Parts: sequence; structure tokens; C-alpha cells
Amino acid sequence: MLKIGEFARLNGISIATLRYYDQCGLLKPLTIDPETGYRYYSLDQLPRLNRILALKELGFPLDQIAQILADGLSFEQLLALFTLKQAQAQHMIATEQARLTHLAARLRQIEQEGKMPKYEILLKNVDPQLVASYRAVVPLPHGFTLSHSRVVAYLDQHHIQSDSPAIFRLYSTTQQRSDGLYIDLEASLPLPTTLSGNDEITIQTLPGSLMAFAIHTGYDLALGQLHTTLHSWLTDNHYQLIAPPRHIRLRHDPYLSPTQYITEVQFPISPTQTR
Amino acid sequence: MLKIGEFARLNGISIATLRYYDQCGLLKPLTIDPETGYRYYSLDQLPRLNRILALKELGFPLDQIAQILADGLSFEQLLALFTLKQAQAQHMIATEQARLTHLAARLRQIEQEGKMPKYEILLKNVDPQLVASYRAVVPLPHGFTLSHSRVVAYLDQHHIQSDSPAIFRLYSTTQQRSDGLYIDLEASLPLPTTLSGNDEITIQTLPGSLMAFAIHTGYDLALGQLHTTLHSWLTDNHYQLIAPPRHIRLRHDPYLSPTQYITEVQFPISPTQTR
DNA sequence: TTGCTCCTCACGTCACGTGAGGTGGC
DNA sequence: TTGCTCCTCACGTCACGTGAGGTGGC
Repeated sequence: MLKIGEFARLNGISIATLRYYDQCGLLKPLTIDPETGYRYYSLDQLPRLNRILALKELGFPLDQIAQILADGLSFEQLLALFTLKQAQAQHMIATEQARLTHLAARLRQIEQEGKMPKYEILLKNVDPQLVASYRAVVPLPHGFTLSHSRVVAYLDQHHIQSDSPAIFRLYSTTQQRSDGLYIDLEASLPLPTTLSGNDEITIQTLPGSLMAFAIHTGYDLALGQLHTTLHSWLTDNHYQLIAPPRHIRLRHDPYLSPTQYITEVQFPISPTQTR
Repeated sequence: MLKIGEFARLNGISIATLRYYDQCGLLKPLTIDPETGYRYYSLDQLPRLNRILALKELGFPLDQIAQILADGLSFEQLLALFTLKQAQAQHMIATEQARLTHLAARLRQIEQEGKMPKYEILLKNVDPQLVASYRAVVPLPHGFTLSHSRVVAYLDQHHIQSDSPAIFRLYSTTQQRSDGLYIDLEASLPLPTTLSGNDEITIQTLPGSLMAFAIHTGYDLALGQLHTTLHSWLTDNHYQLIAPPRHIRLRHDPYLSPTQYITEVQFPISPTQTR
């Protein structure tokens, strides 16, 4: 019969752990002195404790360990449990490896610039969104505002006032023509309820998607660098662009200085198939 | 000015998260309506929030993120923080990969045997231990008990009664000679205090070490399989044996049936240098 | 009036670690 | 008597999630 301290030392674990396992019923001492409350363990309990510790190292939570040891699981359940754990471990590895990649990139930046990077690239899910849209190939730099005003005019006709930010989808990169730069652009504004469109204006639902996004502060035509950064981020992190990039004009009041503008750039993405 | 729900949706995070960041001072709303308590955020707070989220993805705890953003860290501290995180991520990957290996092994066993394996192999740290030892090449099967009784006799001479289990160090594997099997063996018993030895008995401190160990139930000469299992476990998990294996006779009373015997097998190990 | 969004507690999570304050056996 | 080991609460951990119960604006 072993006192709790001896039993703990034998297994290289803490007394608190054994007391906790007692409390949650995972491993009760063989006897408890009713006078003193001292817990006494038997050497015969070693195999059970070791099984517990081994399963814990495999990453199982204590309640699942209790189930496994109680033998209340069918062969299939056992198999499923272990296969699931395997998948979880693989997922953890992938996550940590991505983290390593990002950390390495940051370290390089810190060493070079002595500072944090300008853009933070993050992931989020964006819901589908009902919008009124106007698409055309338009000249820069005013194409954004021109297209936007077409949609605003349409909404005005229908007496709808939208204070949601404008969404631009970029179907092409900027293209040099003889008379200047052009871009294939779609301006959209969210609608509270569906309408019928017309020749110019399309009513549609922008698809929801996983997005890699970043916030840009300042004039929204100086976004080339951010696009480049996002593109290389995608390949580094095994994502692919699955739809046109979006610009969201979060703040773009004409009476503000352009340095105050805030634009969100969204890249709709999905994970690249590995293999 | 954005209400908390709008600001949350904009970043794809929960309202609870924003409230929590307010509470712990990481990101306070720009203003709070004193009447209603409503929190109002500004678009200018987007970059800070994104930095927070990015650092969180890199694995930093919120209090460290606060420090980093407060810019209260020197270049060296920043570098150290990131390098440490990198090391932690690498460690995590190694741990998870070991877990995967073990899970795969278990899965194979479950599929083949439909049952949990016989032995659980675990790690623990063992402290140094002052002992009285007798070492000799002895015949099997009685060599263990013979050597053990030499040490017991020595302790009796000194009127010391040790009820700690006997420790055997196996300096060789079993060897076939013309007159039977032999083994180079050292039997030890823990001492409460140091003594002077004699021709036969050495007083020494068994070194502490990281141990891979397993518990064996039953007759303690049927341990060949466990040794083999332990050896292949070592190579699978990138450890190497750095000292003779130990057998600890946790229960070995002569009046018990050998099926009741409990022996712990310990392999002193250290991680194999990778590269 | 009905929904919707917001508010503030307060509690739960998971596997223990860490005192505080006290007891039992040598 | 002094150490040592053991006991039982109770609280802290980390970053929120989840009600309960209530309020404000359309």
C-alpha cells in the first residue's frame, strides 16, 4: 500500500494530479483511511495509471480517457476516436507550420526595418450580400467614383438611402490604352431588399467566401503594393484566388483628405489542393 | 462611428471578443454612451484591431500583444519574443509529430488486435539515488535473487532495514555459456545515509536521468519482449540509451505467485541529436 | 407593440498549481 | 517538540462563450 506521495513519485507526476484524478473518478485510491482521509494506492493500480498517462500524451481529454478505460466503446468507436485524434494532430501541425512561416517572415521584417510591417493580412468569412451593381470598363483615376455614382443615382430613383460602404470588384488589372489607364470594374451597394434592375444596373447576390483581407489607410489608388503582397501571401500559405478581388471603401468622404481614406482589400480564396 | 456589432462583423469576430478586449484594456471603444453604455468604435481603430488579431494568430497571449502594441519593447526584446515564439512553434510541431507516430502505432495495434496494447511506454525524470550495490556476472535464473541477498546481508550487518524496492542494472544481455545462461548484473538497495562499502559492496549514487519506462506484471524473467519493444520505441522516437537498463522489483515477495510480481523497466535516455 | 441590438453580471471551460489553515505519526 | 506528509477548501489560469435579466430606438 502506497501513500499518495510515494505513488506520485513512482510515476513522476504530482500529488495534485492524483488528487484530481480521484476527484473526477478517473483513478480512485484502493482505500482511504476514514480517520485521516489519507489515500492509499496499490501497485496493482500502476497499469491503469500508466494507461491514463499514455492516453493523455496522445492528446485525449480526461473524460474520453475514462470512456476508453471503462471499455464502453465499440471497436468502431475506438477506431473513430483515434482517427479523429490523428486528424486533429495533423491539423495542429499544419497550423503551427503556417505560424512558423509567418513568424519567419515577421522576423525578417523586424530585422530589416526594425519595425512592424505596414499591412496585416488576416482571414475571415464574409457572408453573401444582396447588392445593386454597375459594371463597365472605365478610365482611371475617376472610374471608381463614376461607377459608384451610377449606382447611387439608381438608388436615389428608388428612394433608397444606403450608408453601407461601396464594394468594388476588380475584373481586370489596370490596362494602358492610348488615351490613358482603364480598368474593368463593378461598383456595388448593398440593398436592404430586392429590386428589379435595368439596362445599367444589375441586382445580384455577391457570393460569400473565405477572404484574405487587409486594411489600407490613405489614397485608394496606391494599392498596387498591397495587391502584390496579398498575392505572394496566398502562394506562401497555399491559398488560391477564386474570384475577383474586392475593394471596400470603408471611409471615402470627399471632404476628407485622401490620407484619411480607409479601404479594405479582400481576396476571395480557398485552400490549394495539396496533392 | 460603429456599434459593436457592426465593428465585430467587419472583422469577422464576435461581440464577446470585443467586449473582452475592452475589459482588459487591449482595445477600448473610441467613445461610450454614458446613458446607455453602448460602445462606439471608429474605423481608425481597425489597424490596431488587425494588429491584435495578427499577433494572436502568431500565437502570442493577449498581455504580450498589449506590450508589443504599447511599443514598450526594445528592438532586442522584440526580436527575442519572436525568436522564442518560433522555438515554441517548432517544439509544438515536434510534439504533435511524435503524437502522430504514436497514434499511428496504436491504430495499427487496434486494427490488428482489436485491443489496447500490453505495455504503456512513458517518460519520467528519475532523481539520483544513494545505494549500496553488488555487481557480478551471475547465472540465471537465480542471479537476481543471489545478488540481491548479498546487498541485504550487508544492510543487515549495518542494522539497516530497507523496504525500498531493489534496483537491478543490466550491464549485459544474457549470455550463453557451456554451463548455462549468465548475465552481468548489479543489484542495489537505496540507503537513507551514506556508509563505507567493502570488497563486495559499493556505496554509490545512481545518476538521475530521463527514463523511458514501462510496467511489467508477472514473472520478471519474461522481459525480453518488453526490452525489444522499448528499444524500437527509442529509435522511433529519436532517443538513445545512455546507460544500462534498470529493473525495479516493485513487488517480488517470495510467498506471492510470480503472476503477481510487478517489475518496472527503466531505460535511461537522452534525445538523439538531429543533424 | 414587436424585433433587434445593446448592456451588465455571473458562471463555465480544462487540468491541474498554489496557497491557507489544519491534522497525524515519528 | 520539530519536520514531514497528508488533508480539505478555495481561488487562479486563458480567452472568451453562453445564458439570465433588462434597456433603448425603430
